[in-house]
Amino acid sequence: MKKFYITTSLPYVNAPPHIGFALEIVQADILARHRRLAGDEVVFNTGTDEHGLKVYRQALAEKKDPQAYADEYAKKFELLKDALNLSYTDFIRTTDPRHMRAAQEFWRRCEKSGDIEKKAYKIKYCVGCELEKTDSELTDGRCPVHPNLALETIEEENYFFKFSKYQKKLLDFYDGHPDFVVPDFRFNEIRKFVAGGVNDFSISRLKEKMPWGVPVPGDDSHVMYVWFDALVNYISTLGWPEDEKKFRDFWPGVQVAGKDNLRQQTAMWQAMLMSAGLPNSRQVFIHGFVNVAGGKMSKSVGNVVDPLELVRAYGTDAVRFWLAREVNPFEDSDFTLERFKESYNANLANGLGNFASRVTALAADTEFVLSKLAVSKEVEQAIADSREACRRKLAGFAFNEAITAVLELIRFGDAYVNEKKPWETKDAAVIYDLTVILDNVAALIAPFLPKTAEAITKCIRHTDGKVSVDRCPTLFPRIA
RNA sequence: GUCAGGGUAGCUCAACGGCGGAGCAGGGCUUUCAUAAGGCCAAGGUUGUGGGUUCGAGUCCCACCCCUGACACCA
Repeated sequence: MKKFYITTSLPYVNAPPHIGFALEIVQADILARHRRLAGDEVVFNTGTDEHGLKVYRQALAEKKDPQAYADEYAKKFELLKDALNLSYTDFIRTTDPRHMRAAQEFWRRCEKSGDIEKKAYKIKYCVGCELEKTDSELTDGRCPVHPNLALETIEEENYFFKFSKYQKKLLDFYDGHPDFVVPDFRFNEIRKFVAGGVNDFSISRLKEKMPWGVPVPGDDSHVMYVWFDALVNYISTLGWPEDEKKFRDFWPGVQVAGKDNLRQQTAMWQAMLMSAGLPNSRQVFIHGFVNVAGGKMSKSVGNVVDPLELVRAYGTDAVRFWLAREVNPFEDSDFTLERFKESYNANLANGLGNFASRVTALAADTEFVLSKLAVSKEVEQAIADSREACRRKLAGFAFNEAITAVLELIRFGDAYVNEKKPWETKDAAVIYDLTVILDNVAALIAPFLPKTAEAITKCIRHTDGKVSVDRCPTLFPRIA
């Protein structure tokens, strides 16, 4: 049995899950289910990233213990499991003791490789906000909130990771693995970034200022900068370093991450793995963002789409369908309720749901004796084409096109019914053809819409050499 | 500002330099097995703008306009 490991990135617990993370985890779930159905043994990991300044600050602001605060948010992410019918096998929290031990061991290995050193770290500090500012937070070198106050520069000692040492090795690695990052344009982006020169990055924070992190081994005055610890989750979840067998069986794996994570996943983490003497990730798939009516989702605008709310209104598979079929896997996409409904009615109600309904109604009175029936060549070909297209598209993370291949089979089936008029002819061979098409549609759609596939499959009963069919209930009622 | 990618039907997207396509939405016809569903047909375009190369340009070149992303510590 082949082993397959796939993981999402870990969402940071300073906000409830939004549709963007739902996208990522559903994409990963589709691939996990696809591989499982193909017979692989699958580890599918997700979890929560719980350390760092933002969690610490927000916990303080809400007068909560950081761990209690993280617990509360981790629970919200776990709610997604039922809502979206996710099949992950592992849920790692970066505050799990085993993860923290792994992060520390990882640190020691990088240290042993001579890749961790203490250096002066310059911080820009806005006296007005009384906060550290990163360059990307500044406009024209000034705090946007207090543009007439000069920023202060504070120096402190931090541990740094010798990223620069890995520039050449990363470029060589990229050259040797042309499919390492999907899509291509993201791969080019990171290649160019690394080729342009990489600087060592800070991987610790002074504990007295920010205690909410994994303690740095051998130095009580520092905790790890959240990135360093969080990235290790991809292997700590596999039991590294203790569970060598599971680690060897499943690592390296496929990582799914958003475009904001490109550098961390495809360059920094890879350099860290090299430093620790571990194999690089197998592949990183970078998805785009879900925008709302062309604009970014933001709490202040109040346009955040809550995946749980959508599920309540339209059902799990309707939401999974939208994420897989209407979102461009590689680019940003817009969410609008209007398009969501249009797609639902066109593809799920009129398409898949109606097809299941008409085929099972036609087949319900017939008992098929398999020895007397053969699927027509034409139908066989249509099924084979659809299956092959679906498999190929999924291998390239083109979830939307994979579903299109299934929809084409449904379209073929609908035309086949109209053409053959089995309600007139009562031709058992034709009705059997249709049953087989429906059965295959269910199998192909299963990674995307597991509940729906199950509901269809349940209607088609196989008993020693015979097939009989029950009428399928309405799968997707039309919505106004 | 620099670099990269893009601008094609109302919407989402296809089109090795060779007659601009598909799905959805909207329109017409039609069927009754099916969820007011299905099928068929037609319509829908100055391919961002202006030049150039070419027998021929959505595609190549130049200029301009617009959009998106990256430009490091955003966890």
